[in-house]
Amino acid sequence: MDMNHTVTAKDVAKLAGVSQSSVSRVYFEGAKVSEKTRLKVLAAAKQLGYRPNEFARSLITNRTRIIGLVMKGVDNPFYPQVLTRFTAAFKALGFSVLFVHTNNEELEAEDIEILLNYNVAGVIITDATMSLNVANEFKENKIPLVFFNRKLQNDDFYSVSCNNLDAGRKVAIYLLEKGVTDMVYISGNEDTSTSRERQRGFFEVLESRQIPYTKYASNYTYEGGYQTALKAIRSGHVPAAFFVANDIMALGTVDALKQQGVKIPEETKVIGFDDIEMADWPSYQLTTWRQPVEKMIHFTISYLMDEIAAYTGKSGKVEVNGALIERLTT
Amino acid sequence: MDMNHTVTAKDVAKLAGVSQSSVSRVYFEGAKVSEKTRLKVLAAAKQLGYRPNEFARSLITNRTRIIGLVMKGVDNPFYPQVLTRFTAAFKALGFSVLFVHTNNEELEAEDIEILLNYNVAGVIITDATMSLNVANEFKENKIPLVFFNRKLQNDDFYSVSCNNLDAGRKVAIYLLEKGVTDMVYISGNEDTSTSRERQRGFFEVLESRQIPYTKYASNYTYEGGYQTALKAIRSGHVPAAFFVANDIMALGTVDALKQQGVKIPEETKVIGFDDIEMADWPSYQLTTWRQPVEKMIHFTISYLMDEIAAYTGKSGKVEVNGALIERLTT
DNA sequence: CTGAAAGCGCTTACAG
DNA sequence: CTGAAAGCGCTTACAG
Repeated sequence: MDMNHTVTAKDVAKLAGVSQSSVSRVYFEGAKVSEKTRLKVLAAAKQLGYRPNEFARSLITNRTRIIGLVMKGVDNPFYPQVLTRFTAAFKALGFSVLFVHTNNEELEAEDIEILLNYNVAGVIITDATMSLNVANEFKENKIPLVFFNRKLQNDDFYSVSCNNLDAGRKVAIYLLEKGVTDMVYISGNEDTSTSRERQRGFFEVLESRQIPYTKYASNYTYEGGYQTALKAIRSGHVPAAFFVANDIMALGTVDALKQQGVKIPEETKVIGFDDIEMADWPSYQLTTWRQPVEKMIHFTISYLMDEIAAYTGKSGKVEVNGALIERLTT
Repeated sequence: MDMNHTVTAKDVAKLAGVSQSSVSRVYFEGAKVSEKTRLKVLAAAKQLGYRPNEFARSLITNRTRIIGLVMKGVDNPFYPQVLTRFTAAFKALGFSVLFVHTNNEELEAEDIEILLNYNVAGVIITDATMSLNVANEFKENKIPLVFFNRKLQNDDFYSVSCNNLDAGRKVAIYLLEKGVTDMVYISGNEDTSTSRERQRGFFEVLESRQIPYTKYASNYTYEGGYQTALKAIRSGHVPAAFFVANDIMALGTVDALKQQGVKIPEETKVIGFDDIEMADWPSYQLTTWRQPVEKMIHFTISYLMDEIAAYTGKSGKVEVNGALIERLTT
């Protein structure tokens, strides 16, 4: 239609024969307009191809409909589904997602500056943490913040994760019931709460039953799991079971063991964590601990929506129970 | 610092003893200010925690620093890396990414409305297409648009993809040189240009050499590749080679064949497309065609940046050559 | 219910 | 180089 000039509420008002305020009221949720005015405005708007300017809107309301989603581990197949589910849920709620990628386990001021500049309505940090003074910036600006799949040491924020401690314990008990007599734990990055808590629950049970175990530190990647498994059996001794802190490492572990001719589950057992799609592939059929992703997402979004509606800044640690998924590696 | 009132340029100006215009000039790239003023402003800004409001900025400049990134197939491991690389590149250029997920191969008006509302600086559509009247909306608003890894029938837009036709031909020639005598092609979704062109190049060569082949239609998923491979060998006849339109399906194909006891590469060969990370995993060691992702991203970004700097609306079809990666399935 | 007007926080001619 | 002022496109008291 028009070539250069962007269509504004004023243009629509003129064509519809009403005031600019009335046009605004038609598009602003909650405002009151007569049906007659509404129809006139919508007709004119359609004819001109009008579209309310989000920037003008945000400038005056001091609110946005943007959620900042910060992700670290998009390489881990656990996260793409998290991303798409969040995006779909927010779209249904009328929010858009500003995607921020970071390589840092602890977010830097620079990583999240953009979120403050855009005055986002809320923020989700997945698979990463943040120094307190950075996190406090969000507090000062009354921007609600959720740590997803991470727990902060600090009690001042809100986090949603799987109950990793419980999971670690249950995995240990499950393996013990299978008659396993010694175990290896392959950890993820040790600065993550997920790896530490899974480990803590696991070791706690083993120690109470006086079962010998060895820990190998790795890094939540396939290659890490592969190399660490090789290292673990280099001495010639193959432990009765491997608990691997996430699935993608567990797949690496399985491949390394297969490559060394170790029979699974006869000679050793492997159990992962997450229940990514690949765990169910015929080549792997990996026993694992399923993260309750749907529920975790639900709690995250409902906290954010509440806080966006009426900011309280309340903190909390939500831990959702997962479940063991038994397949063919145990 | 301050509790409720957001800090504006006016506040900074007051504290620094300069005009609001001067504060603005310090933060607006290209504007001129004396070093003395700059230092006074920066000191005051730091003290108050000032941060320019992006919305006010965009409102007046009628430009944003947001790129809309629309993705369909985030389940396909090819795409997460695409997402993170785009995000990292845009961050370095001072742009943010508004992430839009869709399930539709052809985008609906609703899918991209948000991008128009936010008046994004540019748009990338990956793994999907768009009806012409929707695409034209971007044109009318002078928003540059790139189709990534898709080609439109229409010549009015800009697309960047792998040279799929050439790849299909080279794959056929490679397999023929291996002495293969009959082949199966497992296609991706047939409404995608990628699948159609890979197929076209492949069949073209086979037909010119009078090599028999069968085509099975599938859907670019692991499960699709798995089931289709089973179907293909149900008759009892195992073809000498499978060309599978993407890697994730090829992995499904490999697993199905293994499960049926078919030896790879002795009894049949499998070649995929993309070169996702998993293709290199020891369990698979999949021969595949590597997509030149870095280059494809480079062309996409450089087109967008040029068009953002000075809009021309020029169209084009960039096709970058990939390369065969030989592993153990052929 | 509706309109005229103020104002959100910036950028940008314009004058000095 | 700097400041006063207009204006980007909206929302929202306020009055009628």
